[in-house]
Amino acid sequence: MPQNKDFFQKVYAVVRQVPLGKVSTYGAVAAYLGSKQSARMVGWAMNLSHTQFPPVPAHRIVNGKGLLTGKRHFASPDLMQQLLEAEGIGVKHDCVENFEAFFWDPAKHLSPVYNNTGSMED
DNA sequence: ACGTTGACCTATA
DNA sequence: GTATAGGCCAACG
Repeated sequence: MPQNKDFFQKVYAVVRQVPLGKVSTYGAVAAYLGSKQSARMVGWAMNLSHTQFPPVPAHRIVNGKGLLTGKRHFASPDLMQQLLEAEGIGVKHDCVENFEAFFWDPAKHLSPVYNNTGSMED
């Protein structure tokens, strides 16, 4: 099975499953998909997220330190923080306050292994 | 087509 | 604690 392409789709899927008012990390999603070392690919997926549809809430994805590293890739550098604050997440100096409290781990809330929710392959 | 870059993370020195 | 290295793989120049 072509995991390479599914990886991106899975990333988008997981990110979309992130509850509102919560945040996740690249490593968490990557690890959830089975390869925490592919965290960079998650970032790449986010980079292309603007080309994907439906849109991916990339603003809920921050780095392992809760830092809004990707804010500069949004339409506006402050857009990411704005969205997070709009969801009730305190952001200061591009850092998520109480990040661990808002941290949403897919491996803890979603299935141990991402079963294609739609089973579209079959 | 090859080389570099990239919204990262972990480990070692 | 900071600095450097390694790893993943797709997109861009």
